[in-house]
Amino acid sequence: MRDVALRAGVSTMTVSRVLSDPGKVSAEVRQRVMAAIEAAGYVPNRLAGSLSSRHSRVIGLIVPSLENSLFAPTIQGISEVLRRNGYQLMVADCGGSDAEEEALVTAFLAQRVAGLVLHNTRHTAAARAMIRRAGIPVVETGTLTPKPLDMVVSYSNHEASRAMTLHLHRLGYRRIGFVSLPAAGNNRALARQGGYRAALAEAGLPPEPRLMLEMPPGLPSGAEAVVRLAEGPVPADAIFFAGDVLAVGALFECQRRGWAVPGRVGIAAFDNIEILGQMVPPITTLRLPRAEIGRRAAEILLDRIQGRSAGPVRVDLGFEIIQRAST
Amino acid sequence: MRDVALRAGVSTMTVSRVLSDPGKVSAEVRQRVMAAIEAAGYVPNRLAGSLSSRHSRVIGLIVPSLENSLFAPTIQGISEVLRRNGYQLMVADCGGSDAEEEALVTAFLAQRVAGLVLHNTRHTAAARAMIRRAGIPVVETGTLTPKPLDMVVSYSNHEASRAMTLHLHRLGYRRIGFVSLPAAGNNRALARQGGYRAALAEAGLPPEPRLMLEMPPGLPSGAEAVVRLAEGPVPADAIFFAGDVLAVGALFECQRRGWAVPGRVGIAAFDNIEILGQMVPPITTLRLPRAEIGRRAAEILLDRIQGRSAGPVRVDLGFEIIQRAST
DNA sequence: GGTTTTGATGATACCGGTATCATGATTCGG
DNA sequence: CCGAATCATGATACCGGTATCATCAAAACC
Repeated sequence: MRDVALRAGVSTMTVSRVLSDPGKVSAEVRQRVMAAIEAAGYVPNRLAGSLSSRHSRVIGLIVPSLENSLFAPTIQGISEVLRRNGYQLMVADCGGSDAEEEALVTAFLAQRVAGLVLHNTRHTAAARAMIRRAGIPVVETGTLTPKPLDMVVSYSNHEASRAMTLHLHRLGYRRIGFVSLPAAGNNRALARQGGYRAALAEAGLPPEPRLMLEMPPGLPSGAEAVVRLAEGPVPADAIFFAGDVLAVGALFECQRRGWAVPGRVGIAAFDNIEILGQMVPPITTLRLPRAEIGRRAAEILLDRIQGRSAGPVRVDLGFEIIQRAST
Repeated sequence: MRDVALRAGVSTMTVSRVLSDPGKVSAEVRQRVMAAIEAAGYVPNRLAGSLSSRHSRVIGLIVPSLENSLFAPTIQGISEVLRRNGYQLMVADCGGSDAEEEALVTAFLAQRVAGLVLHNTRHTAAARAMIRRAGIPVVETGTLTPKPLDMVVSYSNHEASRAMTLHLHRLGYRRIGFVSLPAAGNNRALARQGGYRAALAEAGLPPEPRLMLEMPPGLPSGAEAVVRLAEGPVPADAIFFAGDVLAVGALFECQRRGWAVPGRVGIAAFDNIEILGQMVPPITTLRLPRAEIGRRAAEILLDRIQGRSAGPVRVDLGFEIIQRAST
């Protein structure tokens, strides 16, 4: 920058102004400085800028896994909005561990991020404390948690799960199986189990532990689950797969075994991944606002950072049941 | 940090040493400083550190799309290795546009990243120049490009495509259709087309334009392609879907139409996404080292940054044909 | 016309660390 | 036992920007 200033015959302050608030510099000088910037191939140093001005244009995002394609639309949504506003995104995955999340929060705070997006809604006490002390805005996106750190943008996993269960009941199913990811340490899986139980109670169906299963993520899990529940002691007439690609694995298993879907067993899924609608039969599922969550999360974060809003924010983006041929 | 130094009764230099090179500080003082850090809840400012030391611990990654789950394993691999070494990852997507990539490169250089990972192997002249002037190491990962900017970690899209085409020929197929993503501006799609053509020539099959198709990504594209090629003027007896999830969409379409696979048409895919192996029938495809590419890219980048290596590096991680029931 | 206001630019002091060299104490070799 | 080497620590000058206030000329006001 010093170099640019010399070339243009002005002070570094003027160069800085041209870059951050061009209106404050006379047109003639601005031209000269621009030319000098071009000539020098000058790339400003944001580290120095952020250090001096005490605010950065970097947002930190922590997801449980980068490999899981479910987060991809959300990440894309965040990235889109940030980019349009000249912000950068720093990403890391905590592998579902709270301790790792805490370490990442520390690392991001050390980088002086201007805000954080956390997919998890469970955090260590230390992480909460650090974030509070740092005084930066935070958005949680995993589920509409009742006690957010700061702001939330999501949908209610509880309500979505409840709605789908009631939907299956309305279709006439009476022994509705439920498969989720392990709920230990996963607020989302927990909320979905709760929604399922609440729906059963509302429908007057007795809870049946042998119809509930927790499985690790992955297609083979779904395959295993559909067999266990459809051939178990209490054969399910429909199964609600409330996690990941479990339903896809289940339908493939049915195809392999020649089981009619929904004749032998109805199948419902939780996420609107594209493939569900293309399968034979297409699978009943929920439309979740994955990309929209990312965009809105980024937007309200920027609103706060740029002083366009103040208090806590809670955005419920809802969900929608997509009834298809599999139920 | 000044606060920590006061609490511990030492200079800031000593605090800095405790954090970056504890061996240089006596055990007793180190204890005192650690305690002070703990008590003050001190989180170091990496911006200041990087500015002063002139090197950062942030790596920039630019992919064509964050939404496409094909990049997920690579990103995860990079993230894994970086994290283990105390580095952070900055991610952005350029939507396949060279100009956007250039803008992102500028933004990352402004953040003074220590290195770059670029998935694309095409770059604007300005981007190449900036990177060269910045003097930071770069790894390209999209394909084993013949003229890399600096380092490459990938597999050969040309060879992989050629191998699969020859494989289909060996299985007895003679009218092998080929579907790829639009090759304009995409070196990977281009290389795959080249490999297909080379294989045809080797096998002594005449090139047949009506057996080649370029389709946008997505399941419906695959569905459309399989119909057009299997029912076209020159009906394909096998189709090699060299991109994305095209093959999945194609198989679903066959299921819907009741076409026997491979009886009516053989189907081969390019990527080893999990679902291909679970479908009915499971789809013949290539095993590509997606995650390994990410890990190795990060490793050789860190090797260079930390001075463990110098010259250009070219890592061919190869590929493997997975023959399944669909061909 | 003199004074106040406005606008453009510059001088300077940081932001919060680290590199570098200086300092004083301790250890070591012969 | 003395000078050199080693070790632990500190003082200081940056890294490359921006905030803040000062300066001075031109415009606006009464």
